[in-house]
Amino acid sequence: MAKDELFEQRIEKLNRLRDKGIDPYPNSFLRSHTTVEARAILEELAENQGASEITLAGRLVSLRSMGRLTFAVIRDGQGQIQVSFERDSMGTEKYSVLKDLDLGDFIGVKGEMYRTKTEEITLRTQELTVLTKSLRPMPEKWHGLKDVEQRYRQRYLDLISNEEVRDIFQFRSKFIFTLRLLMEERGFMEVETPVMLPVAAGAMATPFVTTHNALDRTLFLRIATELHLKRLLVGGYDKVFEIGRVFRNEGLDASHNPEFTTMESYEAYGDYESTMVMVEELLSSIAQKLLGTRVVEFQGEKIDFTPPWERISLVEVVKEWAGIDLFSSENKTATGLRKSMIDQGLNPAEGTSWAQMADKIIGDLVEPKLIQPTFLLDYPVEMTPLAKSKKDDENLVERFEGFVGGMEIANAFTELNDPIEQRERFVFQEKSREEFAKEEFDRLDEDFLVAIEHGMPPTGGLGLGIDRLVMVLTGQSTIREVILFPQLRSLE
RNA sequence: GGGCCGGUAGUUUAGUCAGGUAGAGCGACGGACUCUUAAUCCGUAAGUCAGGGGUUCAAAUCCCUUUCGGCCCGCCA
Repeated sequence: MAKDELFEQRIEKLNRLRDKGIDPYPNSFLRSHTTVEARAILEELAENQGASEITLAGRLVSLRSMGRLTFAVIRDGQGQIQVSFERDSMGTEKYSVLKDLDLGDFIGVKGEMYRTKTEEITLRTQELTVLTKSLRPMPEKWHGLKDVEQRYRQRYLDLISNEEVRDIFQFRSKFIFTLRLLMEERGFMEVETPVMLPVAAGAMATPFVTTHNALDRTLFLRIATELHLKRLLVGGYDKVFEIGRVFRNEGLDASHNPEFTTMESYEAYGDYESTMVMVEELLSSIAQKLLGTRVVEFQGEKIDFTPPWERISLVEVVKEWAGIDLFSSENKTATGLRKSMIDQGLNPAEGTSWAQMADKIIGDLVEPKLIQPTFLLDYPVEMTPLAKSKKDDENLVERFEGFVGGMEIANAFTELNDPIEQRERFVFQEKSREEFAKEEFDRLDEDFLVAIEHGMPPTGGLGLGIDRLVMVLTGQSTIREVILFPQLRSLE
């Protein structure tokens, strides 16, 4: 049947309903119970006594007519339940409304709960109310909607027909709720900082650009929440966090979407050691709370979140797994490191900085092997403009990244709070950006520098990648399965 | 940006290798049916075979191209 014909048929049904004096889109409907509650009521009753005057509402997902008796299934946000319609008790006229219903319509039903001959908990309808007429057909009921492109473009259809998908996003919601709760319990205060900024700083990434007309000013979408959260520590709050969207103008793949969700937190008088313990505790207890276990399966691997996670020195592991000593005299220069990389079979792009090459070594040879929850410790200062140097090694900063399933899920520092050194680091970033003509170096944020010149306490800071964590905990191999509306190309 | 794979009715798909009237299930429409639950039974309609171009007597099928999606690589805190 042509698409237009299906649509026309439903318009006809809509008009027939109106002709019968039925409003297909009433303003409201009061239900007495959800489907889950209604089911519970009957389960608690020894006899089927007193379960009358029940009013339910939901979407029609199944309709089976046997002439004078019809069974249907309605679904609401919690679950679904069978309802029955009997022509002899409802009357021919009311019963005939069923003829103008389609799968996908929302209806309200009032009646009594009972069990059918096959013991199915069912509502016997006395009154049927049309709540919303749907004009387009539902996806196929048995196989569901499989076409990946349509699942992403029309996520509502995906949610209607695929229960596993509904479960994933419910899990995501619970994950964020629980994370928020645990942070509050630890004494952190949730804040909101600006999304549109005059300078997109605080990470190494290419920003999205936009324009504010009234101010006649170029603004950037934030690539991190870091620098504004730190301003709040200058302002005197001890523990702040933000769960929010950040935007990076880069490629898309299984673990990258141009907008994604992070939680960043900053704790005065903490450092990267205390932050590491917090990450372990947060994630293992979220897994325990939501899944009842700290061991999850991801891409065929059993991943155990139980603390303590393995802690590995970055420099040591690069030496061991990549065969490159980042701080040997010959590797200290960009040309030297490039040569060592080529010797090891790596292919560094032309015109890249020492930090970018070091990052490639780590990304190619170290990160993919970090399947179990692991912390990589102590990064070269060139790669990390916002972290404080280690006391005993000026080449390294107190930074860790957390990895699970080969993906980076956490990044944390003992935050640099020396404003003079911070300014020098930013100047170095600016210089590198000019030298290598790459957008992804960090930027100097003068306003931020002025802020910390007023004094920011010693601080442990953290960024968590929410999307990737949800991937691991729900066993999804692509980030698009955990983002409701992932970025896709335009159809035009 | 490069490579590979894919797009067939509302939906799930067969058919593509080897060119010859595009077929089925669900859904829709008409009919039967008071215990179904992927209801069943009888009947009917429904297709820009992603778009465009080419080869051929003949193209869903072969070739070129555009587009969208997937996977991999590159890029990427």
